[in-house]
Amino acid sequence: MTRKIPGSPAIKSAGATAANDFPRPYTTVDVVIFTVLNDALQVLLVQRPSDATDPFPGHWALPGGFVNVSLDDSLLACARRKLLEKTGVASPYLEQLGSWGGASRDPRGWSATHAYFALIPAQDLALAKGANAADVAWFKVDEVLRAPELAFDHGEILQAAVERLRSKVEYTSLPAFLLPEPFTLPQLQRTYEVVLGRPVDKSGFRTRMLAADFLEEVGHIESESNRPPMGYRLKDRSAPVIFPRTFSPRQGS
Amino acid sequence: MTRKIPGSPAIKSAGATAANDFPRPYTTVDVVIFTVLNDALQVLLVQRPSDATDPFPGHWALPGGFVNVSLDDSLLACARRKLLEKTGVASPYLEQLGSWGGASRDPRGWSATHAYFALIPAQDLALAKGANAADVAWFKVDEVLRAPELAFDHGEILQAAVERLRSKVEYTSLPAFLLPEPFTLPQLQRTYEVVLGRPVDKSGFRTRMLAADFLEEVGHIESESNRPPMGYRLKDRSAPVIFPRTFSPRQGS
DNA sequence: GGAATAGTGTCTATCAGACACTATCAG
DNA sequence: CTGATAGTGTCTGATAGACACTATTCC
Repeated sequence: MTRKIPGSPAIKSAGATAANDFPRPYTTVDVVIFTVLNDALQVLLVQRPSDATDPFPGHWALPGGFVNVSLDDSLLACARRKLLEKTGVASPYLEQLGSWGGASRDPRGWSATHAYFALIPAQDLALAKGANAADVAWFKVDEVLRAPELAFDHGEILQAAVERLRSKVEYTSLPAFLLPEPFTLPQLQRTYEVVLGRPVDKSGFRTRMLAADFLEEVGHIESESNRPPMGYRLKDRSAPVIFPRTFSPRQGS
Repeated sequence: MTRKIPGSPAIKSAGATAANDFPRPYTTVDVVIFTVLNDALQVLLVQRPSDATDPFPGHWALPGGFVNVSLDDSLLACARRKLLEKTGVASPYLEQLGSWGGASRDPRGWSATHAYFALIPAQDLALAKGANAADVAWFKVDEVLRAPELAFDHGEILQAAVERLRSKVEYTSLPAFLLPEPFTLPQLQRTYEVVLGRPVDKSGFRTRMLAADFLEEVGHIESESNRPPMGYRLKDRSAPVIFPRTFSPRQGS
């Protein structure tokens, strides 16, 4: 016995003996890809095809799509694949964000998406963008959040990702994953300031970064017309460092 | 064209025009339910049926199961339903933990589970346990983690839940959700100590709790043979409070 | 008064923020 | 020498931990 859900493929419905014989929701993965570009936190979006057979034609959306059971061995592998397809970046910082599922978020039917967020240096994209192409672009996060025209519930997912990122930046070395190596401490500080949206004291910043012992000197970088800064790279690109305290400025009188 | 996956219902396979015409993974929800009982952090487990048609017969597992598209409006609603069915608790502290999905975690096929974790006062269970009954029991977390015989990847999920709980307890009021109201500050302190697995200074603890301003006095509780402690309840049961600092003892010399 | 638990006061090492200072380059 | 950016030193107020102290009950 097979039931036809409008606009979706046939699924064998419940009613048989096996307890697992339920109609199955769609399973998708979406990736929120951040970078810092032009002194702003930006997110990568893809434009959905204009033909009206798909939901949200022409809308911008987070890169993502259905889990492919034969290609993807796990959710993480699926996220990596989506990211590689859209950006050409193979091993960025990638972290699970959460999942959003329900009856009404996709007009095609009950669906659940597994959201990830990734941090990449803006420079890394350029190479692959030519290869993959077209309807992919960076958008300033602040502007997208102000006018949330995104497909599905991707506005909500983006908002959650930004909140998570901002809060983790208060006490982790995450912004280092937004920069190409080697980078300098002033560049890293600027990245913190852009993500946090507020200035950070230089002296405290440097003490903190160096005390955390996650940076490796790689010699001075030449600059024009001033003191050449020290270049650094991460000792361990596999995970961020967690600081014992927060960045927040002193409160109260 | 319909393909039969062994031991699973028929699914229309890919190959048609629609981009969403993929074989669909199973979608499940699991809930890690914690309480503090007998001075120990405990987790609620259910025993899987012994007949061998199901995977992991007789094994203990986290309460959970398939999303029911017609009953559950969202993932969170599904988690609430599972929790209500097993414990009778309607509005506990409930937080999304993460998702685990892949080809090999369930022998029946590609599946993805959405894991939640819940905190309930042990007392609240008793009522419903009689009603629902049977193969449900509290286990000490430490013992389960030492000998992880759980079904599926539930050992891994439990471990992640414990880590998340322990780390959040360092800087939030979460343990208050493990106690029945009204509770006293010494009780709350004991709960912190049980979850963290180390003693906590009384004076600092009290200062911290009261400064966070999330407790409401409800009058003294009678006790036997000593000074009656003040009873408290939460001002807001909908969310925990986040402390500005961590509990960690001073490090270094 | 004694035992037991509840609750408070105080002292101090630590440290993050603030900001003034020095260093090194180009022209 | 000037301008610009990189990098360091120093002072101070807030505070978390340690621990000794007082308070309230029952016997």
